[in-house]
Amino acid sequence: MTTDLTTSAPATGPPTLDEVALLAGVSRATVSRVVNESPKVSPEARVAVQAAIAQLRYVPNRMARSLVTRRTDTIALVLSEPNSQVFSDPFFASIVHGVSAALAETELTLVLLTARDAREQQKIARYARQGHVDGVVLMSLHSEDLLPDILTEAGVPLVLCGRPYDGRSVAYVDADNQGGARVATEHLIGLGRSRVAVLTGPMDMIAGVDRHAGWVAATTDAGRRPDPALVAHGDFTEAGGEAAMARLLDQAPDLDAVFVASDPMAVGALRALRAAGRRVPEDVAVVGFDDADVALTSDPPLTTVAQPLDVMTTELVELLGRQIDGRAEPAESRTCPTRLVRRASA
Amino acid sequence: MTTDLTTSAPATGPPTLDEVALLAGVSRATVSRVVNESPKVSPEARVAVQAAIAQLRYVPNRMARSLVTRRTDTIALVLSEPNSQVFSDPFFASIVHGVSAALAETELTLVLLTARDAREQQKIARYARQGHVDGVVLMSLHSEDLLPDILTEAGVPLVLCGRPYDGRSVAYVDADNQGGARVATEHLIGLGRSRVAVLTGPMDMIAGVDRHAGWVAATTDAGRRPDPALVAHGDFTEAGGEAAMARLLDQAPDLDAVFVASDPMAVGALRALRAAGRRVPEDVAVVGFDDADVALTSDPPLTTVAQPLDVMTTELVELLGRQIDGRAEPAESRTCPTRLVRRASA
DNA sequence: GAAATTCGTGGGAGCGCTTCCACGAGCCCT
DNA sequence: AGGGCTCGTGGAAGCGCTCCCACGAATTTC
Repeated sequence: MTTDLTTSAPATGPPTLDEVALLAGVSRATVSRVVNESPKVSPEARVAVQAAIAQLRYVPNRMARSLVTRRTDTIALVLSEPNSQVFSDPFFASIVHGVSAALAETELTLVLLTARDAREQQKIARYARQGHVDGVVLMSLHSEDLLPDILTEAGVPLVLCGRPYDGRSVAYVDADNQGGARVATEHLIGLGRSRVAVLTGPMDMIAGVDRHAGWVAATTDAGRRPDPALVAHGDFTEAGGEAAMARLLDQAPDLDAVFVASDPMAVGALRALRAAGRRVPEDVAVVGFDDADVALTSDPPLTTVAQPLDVMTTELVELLGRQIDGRAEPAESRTCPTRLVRRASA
Repeated sequence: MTTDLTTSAPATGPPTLDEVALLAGVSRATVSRVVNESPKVSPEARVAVQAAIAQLRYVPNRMARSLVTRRTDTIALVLSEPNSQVFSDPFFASIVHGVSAALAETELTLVLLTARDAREQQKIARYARQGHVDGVVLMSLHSEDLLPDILTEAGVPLVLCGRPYDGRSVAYVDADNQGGARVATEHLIGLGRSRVAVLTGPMDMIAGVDRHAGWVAATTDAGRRPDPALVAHGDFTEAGGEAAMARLLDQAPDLDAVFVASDPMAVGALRALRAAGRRVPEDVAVVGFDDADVALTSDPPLTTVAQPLDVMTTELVELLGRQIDGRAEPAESRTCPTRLVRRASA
């Protein structure tokens, strides 16, 4: 009795391929060809099918399609980070923006997933393993994140946004954090500053480690000793930057320059500096990192290290696409050059 | 030749139900029952199946399941907003946090989707119509957003976060914006301030309109005329708030209080006030809206109108769940009461 | 002790789609 | 003119899963 449904469907639920085929007077296969833009369809058939599709307001059922094609045309951008205020980080917003822009030209859809704890990480891992997405871009991982391992082991195409903490073999795209930090520090030294401090990010994030390492390298190269009193750790937030700057001022009252590992932190540092009565850049020169919007609107505007976000996000989806299509070298990665943007703060 | 794959599967690709059934020595149906926690399975069978699942590291294919159940156990949180820096708005971050927390207890997964322009809105509409999600929570809609209509018309369960601009009949959850603004303004008037200004949000957003309306109501009720010089429009951002406050100071130099329609804007306003040499709260009393984190860390800490975000997000998923299960009254909605939080700024 | 239940189980029919394959019609080449 | 072609097409076999239905065995009931 369910059989004649195909011949006299009273439009129960959304229309199906068969109903379109019936209306257009062709076979299911032909409709499928039209939908998938196969060239092997006669113009007449195509027109008839398109008309039927329009009339029925037909939308293909992606689940059914995925079941056979093994593709979902969806990729996930996973933010694995316990601290939920990371959303407010302009760097994160820029990445989301860039990735979705890079995807705009394609048929791919971007879904954002957040994992604040191990439980949510598992949930996301399950989601990915169950075949909801073709691939994953993973952001902001701290040292012990489970996701890279789970996903890799499950065979889910994966590209990290940021170099993995341990040298595990996973594809990634990153800015040249160490190089950028080095150039920033060298710039400060070149300005004639003698006590160049650093305000780092969290040291369980590779970006924090690398930017710190760049400062150490530049300092050492200049024949100076990396004085621990010139180092303070922040958490990439504005409030954290303000607090860390205050500490730094305490540890090393004689500092005359500071490289800050992110622009939000630099804005906080600017505030702490002002509160302490130091003028920027006269008394203390400041260089930030990220070239976020705030770097332009801060007072004074920040000299900062710009990451080529558009290049990075393009590479990100490019690399992931290659993995999905199965034509990627193992753990192919990219490190993108940074650029010093000079403004008023240094 | 593909037929005996079922009997001698060499584990091509991820394991399937059949392979588990084979290994456990039961039928496909029984495995399905175990996976779906049906009670009608003997303990022995259950144990055998569970062992097989573990051994094969079996994960059910969600696409196949969805195809028959018509459920995806996924709901989308759609941010329809051209301005990409909305991400930085703490209110948005809080909603995301709240919704995913409300979902944590369930088997539902939350995906975030962003639509910056009409094209992306279409893409999202297609995504939803194609059956990728069971329902949609839609955020931050400006006056002419296509999504509510498309989604409603496509029969996708939908709840708006924020009252729709025109009185269209769609389910929504919103804070009592007008009531909150009224209380804030009354508080300012009650403090003995005679020139109470308002710094609104964008007037093409209902939250902007409602909060402005609350100020007008309180002002009128106090027997005062809502002076246009006491009104300035911001865009819910800190920078916008700073600029708007400066304008306000220009239009009405004699103001002695201001109700600001969002905390980020209030922080900007605080800065403009300081730049203009006005003391807060002595010269100008300030009340914000949202009770965001910044309200606590600002100088001085902000008196602000708190929205019951946890209640709102719980209602949001509750209402959506009801729609998905088909047991919701048409366009069932909620308006949640706000609360004035007194701090130092007013 | 026979009939009526319950219970766990397996068979099988689909969900809506893609895609391989075969088939007939029209075409060109020598 | 006949054996190749290509080309558009429809038939049919699944993709991995759920769930209805029927079946036999174990249990209950009068």
